[in-house]
Amino acid sequence: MALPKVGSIGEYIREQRQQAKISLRQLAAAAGVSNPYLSQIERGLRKPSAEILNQIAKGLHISAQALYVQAGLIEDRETPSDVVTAIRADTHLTERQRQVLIDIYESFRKEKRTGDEQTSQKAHPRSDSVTDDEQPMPEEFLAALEPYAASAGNGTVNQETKEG
Amino acid sequence: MALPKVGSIGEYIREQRQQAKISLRQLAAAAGVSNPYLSQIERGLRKPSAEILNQIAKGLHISAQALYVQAGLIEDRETPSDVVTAIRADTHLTERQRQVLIDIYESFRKEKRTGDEQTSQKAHPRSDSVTDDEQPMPEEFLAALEPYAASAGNGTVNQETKEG
DNA sequence: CCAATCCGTTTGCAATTGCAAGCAGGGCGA
DNA sequence: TCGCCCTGCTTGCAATTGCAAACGGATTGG
Repeated sequence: MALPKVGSIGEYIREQRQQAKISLRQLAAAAGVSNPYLSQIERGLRKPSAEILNQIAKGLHISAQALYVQAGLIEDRETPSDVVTAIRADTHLTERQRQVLIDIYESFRKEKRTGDEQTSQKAHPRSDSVTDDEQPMPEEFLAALEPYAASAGNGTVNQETKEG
Repeated sequence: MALPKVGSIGEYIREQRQQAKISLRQLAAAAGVSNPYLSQIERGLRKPSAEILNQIAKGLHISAQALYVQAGLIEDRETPSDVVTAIRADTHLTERQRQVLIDIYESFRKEKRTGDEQTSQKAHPRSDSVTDDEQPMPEEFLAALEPYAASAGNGTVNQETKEG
């Protein structure tokens, strides 16, 4: 099913190329692909592989992501700044870990809405009169966590955000 | 040319699949590709197109970007997906919730490192000796979680957080 | 003991990618 | 008029993708 969808990516490439005011052959050379092939790509007759797309992106000096989104290879909502997306995109986590994190996150989100949809409410369950309706986050929660977190309830959030 | 890392994309897919505890055929079906082809991809005998990669990402419930980065098709600088940053930026969470999420996340990261050396850059021969039971993770963990998570540890993680 | 099923892999084959070579035509100088 | 260099496009052809079918090996069970 090589379909019209592919056409849009070609149009996009052609637009970008013309906007950069370079010829088809120039871009082909810069991207390291043959000119006829690039011609066919731009007209939607061929469906370039990811590698070719990457090279073209480099030749155009644009983000590869922009091309992938245009090609429909990345959901545009995969753009970062979303917790769930960030978790999904983290290559260091296992599937299970991802699932747990997402579940916890979503439960947090739901938690605020349970009861009433009081907006602009600080939504701090941490009053002292809560008994069973709102769990006070968690001694037991963190207790169960401790075997996993070196410094779970420990104020310090750990500063090791990067590693070599 | 360029990146010899392309071979690692197969390893990465296989790792993710095994961590998700699904068979090759299951993933193949979920991703909509044939099982033999997936087998060859995982062993680095074939270089899948972007479209196939995208489908596999969906089948694995991971971000397509994560795969592209692994495949060397996107510079990792292009993916600012930082879980901690995303959590901190989420205005819907309480301070406490943020703290818990971050702690859990970092405990996961630490956990991973305690036995395995970060990204599988090296060819790890028969690392099966580690017996993927890895960590106790589950029951007590999720049990403590249940008051908060509506559907945290329901045996099936069949959560349809589909984003398409 | 053999059938049923699962697992991952190997084997041919149709369809596609991607390229080298050649084609049509526009502008410019001699 | 020709030649020259540029533009993009069409045409075969080798190499590759991606799949259906079949294969060897563990389990399981009737």
